[in-house]
Amino acid sequence: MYYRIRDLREDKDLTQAQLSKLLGIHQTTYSDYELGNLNIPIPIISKLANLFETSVDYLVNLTDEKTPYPRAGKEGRKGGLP
Amino acid sequence: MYYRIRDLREDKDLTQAQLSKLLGIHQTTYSDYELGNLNIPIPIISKLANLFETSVDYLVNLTDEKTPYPRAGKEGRKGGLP
DNA sequence: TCTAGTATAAGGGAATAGACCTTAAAAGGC
DNA sequence: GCCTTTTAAGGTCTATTCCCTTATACTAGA
Repeated sequence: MYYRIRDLREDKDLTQAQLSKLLGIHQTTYSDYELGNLNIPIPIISKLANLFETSVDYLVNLTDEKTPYPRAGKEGRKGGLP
Repeated sequence: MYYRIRDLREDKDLTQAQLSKLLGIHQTTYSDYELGNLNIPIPIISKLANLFETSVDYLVNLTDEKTPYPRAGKEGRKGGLP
């Protein structure tokens, strides 16, 4: 279990199928991410950080702090304000 | 210029050759990272965040906050204490 | 201007590992 | 046990990666 995405996904009561659809990838590909069989590309892990409202740093175990910094104006925000 | 690694590298007065050696990759590979020609793998961008003392979130433009998250105890720290 | 040195980028190709598909195995309810 | 849902494994095909070599850019000095 390289990344923490499994716990976060379950906290949100999402199945791999649902989440992989949100990400635009196949369920088996996402499964490989959770299992650590495949490297997660940065665009995907950024989306995950946004969906789970945390930081990439937290997802890759660089930090134990769950709450992210405020999102940047241009690139960063995927979910947010209008 | 997808990522902010070029500015940070120059702030540290490192050449691509020097930095790529620290990362264990070829200079041309690193160049492609800076130019956005290649996706940066997560292990590499984690190292960069540590070397530049910032967060992955900052490197990938999720936030404009430069200071890193507090480092995790087990996995995260690459540079630090003994 | 010419050369030499340093730094970054481009071109090409072998090897990798990525993504998907199908199928198998778990897990959960009845 | 059976049926459904969910997750993981196996296999294949393609795209990407990484490195090597070469080229370009830039600077300094004679």
